[in-house]
Amino acid sequence: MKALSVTEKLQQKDVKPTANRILVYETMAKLGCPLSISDIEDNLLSIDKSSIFRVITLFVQHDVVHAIEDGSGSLKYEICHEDLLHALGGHVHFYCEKCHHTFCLEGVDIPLVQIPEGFESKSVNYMIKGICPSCCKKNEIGNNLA
Amino acid sequence: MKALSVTEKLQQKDVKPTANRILVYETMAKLGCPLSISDIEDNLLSIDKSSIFRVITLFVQHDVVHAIEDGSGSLKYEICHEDLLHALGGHVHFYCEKCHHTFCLEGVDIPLVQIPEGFESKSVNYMIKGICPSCCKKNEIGNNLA
DNA sequence: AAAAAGATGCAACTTGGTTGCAAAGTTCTT
DNA sequence: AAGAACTTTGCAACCAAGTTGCATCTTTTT
Repeated sequence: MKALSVTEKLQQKDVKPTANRILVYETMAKLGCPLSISDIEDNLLSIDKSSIFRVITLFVQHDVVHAIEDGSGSLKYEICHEDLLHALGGHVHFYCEKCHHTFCLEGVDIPLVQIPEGFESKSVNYMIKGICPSCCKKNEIGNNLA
Repeated sequence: MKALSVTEKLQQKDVKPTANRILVYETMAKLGCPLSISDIEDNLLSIDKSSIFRVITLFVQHDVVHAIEDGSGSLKYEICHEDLLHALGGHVHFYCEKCHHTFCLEGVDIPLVQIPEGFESKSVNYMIKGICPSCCKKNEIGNNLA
């Protein structure tokens, strides 16, 4: 299985690969972690906020990316890797309350639950909040110095 | 175990029971489901938005309520029922993408997962999105008529 | 090349959340 | 009971994220 170019990946999802779209995709791929519109904006000063918004909206509609909610106040987006065929679930996310960074716990699959009769499930979000390893470490050092 | 009055419940959490705070609490208790600041505002026209905000902020600090994120764009708050002693987890929530209502699946506990070394977990959110029973039903009727 | 369709940038706007400040209400002290 | 000190509240103003209308520019189609 050879790696597809960004252009091919977009075409595969019926998204016309314009310059902006390729840039947004590449930025998301490069940074690897879930990003908000503003995060993308900060990394792509050449593109207007509204254009990024429209690109992301299109990406969501065409399943190029999906949205996740950490509690940061802004929605985060992440490239879909369906090669992992996450039927419904996908993986667990972790939000660091200290550095406000969102991590994908790629290895940790969301355990599915039985929901009551009548509810129809479309997607699942599993979000753990706490302190990430590097902030834990900083904390210890801080405490030792104090 | 007798039921505590709202005043007693607040005092128990070290919150001075002012008129506004009692009203906010009662509104949340009455409606039962997770509510946003705006939802509360709509139900309590007598109280200013900023006051509701401050009441909720205080409630969160004193563990009277806790926040949950459905993907609706606004944070929702829910009265803590720790009699159920949800160690970390608590129950699963369901967000209806059609009526934009958030449900507590009280009976459905969040299954906990093993997270990687170094991460320190403080809280967990499990959010299912889809269509709720009453919107499912409306949909069927709609389709039959069409 | 002209017409049609699509993508982009700018500016303006909406909404949810948040803060400063003065007025109103409480509590404490004398 | 009167006044000082503190707390709570409402108003207005502000901020950030998200969103939309519109004119312009680009691409595609004919």
